[in-house]
Amino acid sequence: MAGRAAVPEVIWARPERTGRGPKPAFTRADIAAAAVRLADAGGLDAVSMRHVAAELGCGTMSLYNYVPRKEDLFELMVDAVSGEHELFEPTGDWRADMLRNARQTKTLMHRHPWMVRLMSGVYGFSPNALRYLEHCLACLDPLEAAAGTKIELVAMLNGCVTTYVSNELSTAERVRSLPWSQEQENAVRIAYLGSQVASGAYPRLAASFLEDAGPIDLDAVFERMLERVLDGFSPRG
Amino acid sequence: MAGRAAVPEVIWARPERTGRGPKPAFTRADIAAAAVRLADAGGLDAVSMRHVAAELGCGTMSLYNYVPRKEDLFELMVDAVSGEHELFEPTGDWRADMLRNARQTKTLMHRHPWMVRLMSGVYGFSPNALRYLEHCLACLDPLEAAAGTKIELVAMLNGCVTTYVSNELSTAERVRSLPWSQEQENAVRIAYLGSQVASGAYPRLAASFLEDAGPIDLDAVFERMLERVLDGFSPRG
DNA sequence: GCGCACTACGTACGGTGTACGTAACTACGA
DNA sequence: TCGTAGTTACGTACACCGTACGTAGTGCGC
Repeated sequence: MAGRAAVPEVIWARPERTGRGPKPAFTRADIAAAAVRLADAGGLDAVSMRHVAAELGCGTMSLYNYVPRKEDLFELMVDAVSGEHELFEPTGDWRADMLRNARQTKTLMHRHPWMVRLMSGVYGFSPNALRYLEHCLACLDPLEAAAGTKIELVAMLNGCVTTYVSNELSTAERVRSLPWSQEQENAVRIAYLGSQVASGAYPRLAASFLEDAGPIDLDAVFERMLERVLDGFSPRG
Repeated sequence: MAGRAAVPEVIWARPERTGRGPKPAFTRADIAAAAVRLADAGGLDAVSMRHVAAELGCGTMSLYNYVPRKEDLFELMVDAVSGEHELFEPTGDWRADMLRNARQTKTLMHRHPWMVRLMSGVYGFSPNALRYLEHCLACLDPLEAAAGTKIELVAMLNGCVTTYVSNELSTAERVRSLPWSQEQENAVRIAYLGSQVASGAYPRLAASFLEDAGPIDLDAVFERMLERVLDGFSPRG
């Protein structure tokens, strides 16, 4: 035996308990909850194997019995917050239902700002993610379209929501580890942007700044985006 | 003086050269090119301050004269590849022009797969990013819409392209540091997905798998997505 | 009851970002 | 013209990271 060949693994395919030996001190849910707690409190960078282990009250390396790689820990986290989706009874109005789903996703990402960074990694399909996908498909039953099209709709809607929130929170998550506040960071960036626009090198951009003088209504931008996505899938649209 | 207060900084606002002292051995372009070279060859994880310095042939800490934080290095990289956009003369057909832009973005992200991970961080607006935005606005001159709407269009299109490529490459970038191949990883994930779908817990998802038996035409999915986004902004759409 | 698979976890290694100190150098103010 | 202040260059050092590996204890299946 020249050492077991390295073989890929999906954490969800590995049984949580295998009958033999002492029974585990924690469940996957415990671990995910601890990691989510840390991330909520201190940002994604606060989620290290050592910290999570400490939060659980066990040795660092004991964590590796449950989670073979840190990536798998992230997968647990994504699944845990995917489970926070409220899977309501479809009403028969697919547009309204999907709007509700999308708004829920946004709320959820505001509650867990670090999610956008993990979502862009697309960690396979965890159980709760599959449940949510199935729920969306149920909401889309009234829509007469091919199954593939419906999945494209869900993917595009989720993608747009993620991108939107990512833009919204761009600095918020990043600035945590920095020695200055988000307001300061934003102020500096906006000042630079203003100076560039004022330089005259970007006339159309400058014109756009002059045109929309007032503060931007982010909620309205979000809602418009949703409508546009759904429009793209509405019959005779 | 009790030490300078920490103050945020945008790397683009800091002058590349300040007349005093010996002249720098490298330009920002040199540094960005070195980092991009490393990332192209070995993935984003190969971009460490030490590696970039070695690639340039200087001491690690010398890099910090040019780039105060690693984040700024990323910003340089994003700017460098943003500059790879071909800024063609607008044709007057805004839809065709924007399609061309979007396809170019996709090509560009295929050439630099690590970009998707950086894009989701939204590193402010670098010079080349602003140039590209201005170019898009020029392409949109024929479109009769408010300036804000046009910017929403560009943001949404870019976001969708990024999300799409991110899904497309989800494993490709991640798997680099792992001891197994992308094919193996994909096979295992698909096997798990299949087993879950076959479990009967996700009837609609299962039905969708049965319906689209053949392999998915990714290019067609991409083109459909673009059309849908543009439809959402076309007059009397 | 034996043995094996599992849990638990300490130690250690190679990597990371970067704070800090020192030495050489150059352009500006006097 | 010359000092000196502001740069560049870079070695050392620190705290932290993910995790390979080894060892000890535990409890189920045979």
